[in-house]
Amino acid sequence: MSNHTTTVSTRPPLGCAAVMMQVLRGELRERELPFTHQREAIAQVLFESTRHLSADDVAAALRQRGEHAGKATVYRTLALLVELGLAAEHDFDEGFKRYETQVGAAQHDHLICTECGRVSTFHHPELDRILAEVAAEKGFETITRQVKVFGTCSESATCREAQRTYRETGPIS
Amino acid sequence: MSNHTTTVSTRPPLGCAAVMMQVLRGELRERELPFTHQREAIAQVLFESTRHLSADDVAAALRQRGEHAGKATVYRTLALLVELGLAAEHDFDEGFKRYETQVGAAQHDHLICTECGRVSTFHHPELDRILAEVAAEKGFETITRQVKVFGTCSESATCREAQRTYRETGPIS
DNA sequence: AGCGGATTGAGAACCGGTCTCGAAACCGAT
DNA sequence: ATCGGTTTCGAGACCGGTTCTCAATCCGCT
Repeated sequence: MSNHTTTVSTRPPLGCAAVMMQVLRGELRERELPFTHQREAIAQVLFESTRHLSADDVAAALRQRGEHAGKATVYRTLALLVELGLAAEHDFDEGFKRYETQVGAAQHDHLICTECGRVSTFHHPELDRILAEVAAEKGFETITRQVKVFGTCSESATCREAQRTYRETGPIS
Repeated sequence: MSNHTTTVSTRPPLGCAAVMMQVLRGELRERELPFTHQREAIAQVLFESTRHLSADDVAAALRQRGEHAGKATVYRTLALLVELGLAAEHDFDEGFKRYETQVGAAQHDHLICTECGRVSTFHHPELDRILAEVAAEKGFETITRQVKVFGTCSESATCREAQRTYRETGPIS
């Protein structure tokens, strides 16, 4: 067992959710905000999911665990997580927002299928460069950015059908 | 006076709004949709503005001209203009949508100042290429895309102040 | 255990947007 | 001009996501 102060942690891996929860604890403490049961439960749901959850999804997941939080609390907590940089908010033009864990600064962007609603992600390093360039050029200090590509995916037969129709007839049928 | 069939129009410039209105007329006729007074008035407001208008802005502009249209009609007409490709819909995370004239396929993207609300536009040809590449790679048929950079601009003193603060303290103050 | 301050939650309020359906407008044909 | 069939219009009800309210509760500290 090493005594070097520079030794990299040898603890067993905690899993992403547990790590995120530790980070949340720290962030809250740092800001002297209470670590309430509801905040923990809501964060847990988000951190353990790999999907894009709506506020309603979160409330449902809580119910399934025998937990409960008022919707005001759900919204408030999600907003808090976003502020703390632990969650990202997305708008896929469904009329409501979705949330997902935001690990570090690992930016990624979305392809949204307007046919089946599937959301796939991508990351293209050149995008970062280009958008940074543009911002710099305009004297703009970037806080966050959103790149969304709407269209049809080729996952299911109906989507492929829609692709074909769209290519032939354009936006108006 | 030339008789060449390839002669470029020698008419005096109509102005963008008038041209757009002609296009609208044509598109409606082509689809056998009536060119109603309301559709004309709403389109006029949009075409003559260089700003990003909300449905409410449009209704207000109509009132100022002594015109009037029910909000259902305003929403319906704006949706129609978008479908026809004559208007573009934007969501700047204000809780409602904004619209602007869409001339041809001149795609452009937005820098949105979270401090003062100013929206500036940019166009970077490489963006088109990159997003097309990504879509192709994923078997995705693009219908439209959105690239938005949120941050603080350097137009006003308050915004520059916010820039400085943000750079120093990060997302939470 | 007790205290001060922040959070919570039920439900009301809010607000952008859509729907309804009788009245009015459009437009091609007479 | 006007007739008639079809479409649009508009006032207001309605919808659903999100925010607000404020008394009761919980948190963290001593």
